[in-house]
Amino acid sequence: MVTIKDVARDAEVSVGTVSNVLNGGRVSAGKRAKVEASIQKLGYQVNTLARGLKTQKTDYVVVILPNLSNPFFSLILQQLERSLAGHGKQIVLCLSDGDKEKERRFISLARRNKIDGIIGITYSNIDEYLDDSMAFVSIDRHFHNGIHLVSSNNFEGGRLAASILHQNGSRQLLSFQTLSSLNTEVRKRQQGFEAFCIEKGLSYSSMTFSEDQVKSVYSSFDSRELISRALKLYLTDVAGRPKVDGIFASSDHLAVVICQEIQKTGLRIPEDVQVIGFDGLRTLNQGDPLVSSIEQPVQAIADTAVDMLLRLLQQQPVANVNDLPVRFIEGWSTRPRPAPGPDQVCGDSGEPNRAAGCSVPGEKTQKAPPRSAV
Amino acid sequence: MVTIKDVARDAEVSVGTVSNVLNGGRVSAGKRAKVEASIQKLGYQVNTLARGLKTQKTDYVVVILPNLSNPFFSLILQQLERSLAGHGKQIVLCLSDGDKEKERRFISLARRNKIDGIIGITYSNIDEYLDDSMAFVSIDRHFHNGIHLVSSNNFEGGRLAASILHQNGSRQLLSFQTLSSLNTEVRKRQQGFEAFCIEKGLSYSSMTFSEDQVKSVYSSFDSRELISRALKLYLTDVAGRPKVDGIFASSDHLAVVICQEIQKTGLRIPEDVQVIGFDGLRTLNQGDPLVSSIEQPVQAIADTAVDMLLRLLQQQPVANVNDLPVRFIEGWSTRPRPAPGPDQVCGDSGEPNRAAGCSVPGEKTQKAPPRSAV
DNA sequence: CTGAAAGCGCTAACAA
DNA sequence: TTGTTAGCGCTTTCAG
Repeated sequence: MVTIKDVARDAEVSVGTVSNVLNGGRVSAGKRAKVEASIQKLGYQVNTLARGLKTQKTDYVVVILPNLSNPFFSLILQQLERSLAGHGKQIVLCLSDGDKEKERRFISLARRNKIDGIIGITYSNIDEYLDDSMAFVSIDRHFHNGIHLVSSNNFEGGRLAASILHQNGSRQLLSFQTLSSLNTEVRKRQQGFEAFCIEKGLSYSSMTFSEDQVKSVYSSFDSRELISRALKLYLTDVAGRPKVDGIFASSDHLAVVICQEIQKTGLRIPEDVQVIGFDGLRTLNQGDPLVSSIEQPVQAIADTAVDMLLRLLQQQPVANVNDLPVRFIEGWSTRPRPAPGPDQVCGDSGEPNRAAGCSVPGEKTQKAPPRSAV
Repeated sequence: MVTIKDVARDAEVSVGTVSNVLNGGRVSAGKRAKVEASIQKLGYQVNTLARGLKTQKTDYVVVILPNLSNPFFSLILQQLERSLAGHGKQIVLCLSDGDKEKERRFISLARRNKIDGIIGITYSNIDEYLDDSMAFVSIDRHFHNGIHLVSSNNFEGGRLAASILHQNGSRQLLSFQTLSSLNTEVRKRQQGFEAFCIEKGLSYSSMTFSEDQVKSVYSSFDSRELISRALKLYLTDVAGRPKVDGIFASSDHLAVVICQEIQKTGLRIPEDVQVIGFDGLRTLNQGDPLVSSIEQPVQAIADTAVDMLLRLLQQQPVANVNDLPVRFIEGWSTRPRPAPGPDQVCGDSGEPNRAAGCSVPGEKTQKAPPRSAV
């Protein structure tokens, strides 16, 4: 292996001088040229291990993600890679499967390896394992105040979904979400959804599954059955009339599954029921046209996370960001919307809420319905 | 930071002894216990940078992939991570966008950082940049003999696709593939397909696009237009009759797009045209049922690649593997097949393919109903 | 079995 | 500006 010493000898200078040309120190033009020539000639490459040992830093950033089966995570990872590569940083990938113990091991590993910092979508309250020496940026999962967070405007996203469904004529809304118990940020989608309904006096209901229960929605179709049965509770009354005519799902993947299950019952989308998902990933939405969705600005999320991490590494103060703008993407699962006029008249025409009695506003099913009920 | 020296002092032994307990050397039980107690007490963690500087190795493996927009790559990466983590190795992720220059930089980076080895799906003939000091395992891309390769049995996959189409009654076959010019391994899908057709005396045609032309099929829908026009050349004659009644696509993603474009023309799938894709990813196939496909054993590919790399790192001899078994997954885009009997009678009974009516179980509305229908 | 000591390749003081 | 040198934390001889 060719070392800095070899270069120094070849260029007839000291190692200090070589180090200086490597690191942009002050070197006379003549010596610099000689050194660079020698580097070229010998094919010298710095040994980053040795450099890191000295400086106690590397150019690695650990990225912790639950898995890559969910295309949202894949896309986040892809954008993070591009963004970090632009800053000369490499990603060390850690897939946690949502396992707290694994997450903790990754953090320990990061410390052992003198990793510069961590960006992650995590399930556990990992700041317990962190100290000041480790910069950490959390995407989409807000635990408590010690942790730096970036996310899109989940509240507004939920609100937007409800408002679109309503504007398009849906009157009996249902929110269907999967959630990690520690995840307060994604929960805001639900809160935004509810806020709109309450504001407008709409009847709505919601179903929340823990991510454990439907975890496999991303890796298999086992949870399809669970979703299907849960849906049936809400879809129609005994007379076969739709009890619910607008559904907000907390992910596109979920939305697609919901659409399929609805269609199996004979109900038509979007004529009988409208569905809006969340994430807005085109790579997920294979179909053409796409499932209607609230799009998250993945690129902006990744860029912001990287930017925050870099600031953290330079000891600069950073503020949390949780209002990256979302937008509605019209797809096949909602009714066509009028081109946005200059002064849009809202569809709130005081129409009475028929569907007497089936959905109490604020009714919450926090758990899966009893399985025997189906 | 607590170092090995601190531990030595606390345990009242020498650093050499501490190092020995760390690395499984011979240490008396008494001293070992004392050292371990001190490690615990002080919260000591090895500095892998220092260790690496000494040993010239790390526990990092670089994984080079074109992108993560193609779910096949995401899934490969996920499996690689699991497999490598099981061997105590970490992944340094490099997304190349198929850019040879980037790939070269990654290899240079790997060398600078004393990375143990590289596993990758690459587009360039990267062994030009490699020397003996760098272990490399290529997935799915075989360049020339110097490189260690693992892939599924692409030839058999193509052959299987043709044979299924044929058994199910298709007589005019078309193979539609995208290909990197350097990729001789995926090319075998086409070769297997052709081999079957020639053997059976079937008429067939094939279309090959370079991955540059349709690169965006994985990240956007720009290439849809190109595919659509190319398809129209083959689909029907002037009388509107199908010229082609069985299509083999070189990826599922492509297959889905092809199905959609075919349906736009009014032809029915699988009654008029059968389509088989490649990869067999359930996470890609959102639909239920799935597009018919030749499934690659992603897990086995990843495990084999990791296994090969580890052998390489131990200087053990390794042989290429390019015959990992593929299998057909029946989906909605091919006609239903008889349950495989003990002595299967092939469906080549010259029966005219009248696809009477629409009661075929494979019938599926892939697209939203026309919006005007509301 | 244990300890002392010599580096691994590099950076950063410090002297010149 | 340049050269010299002392480590960064660890592994690994090599004596004892």
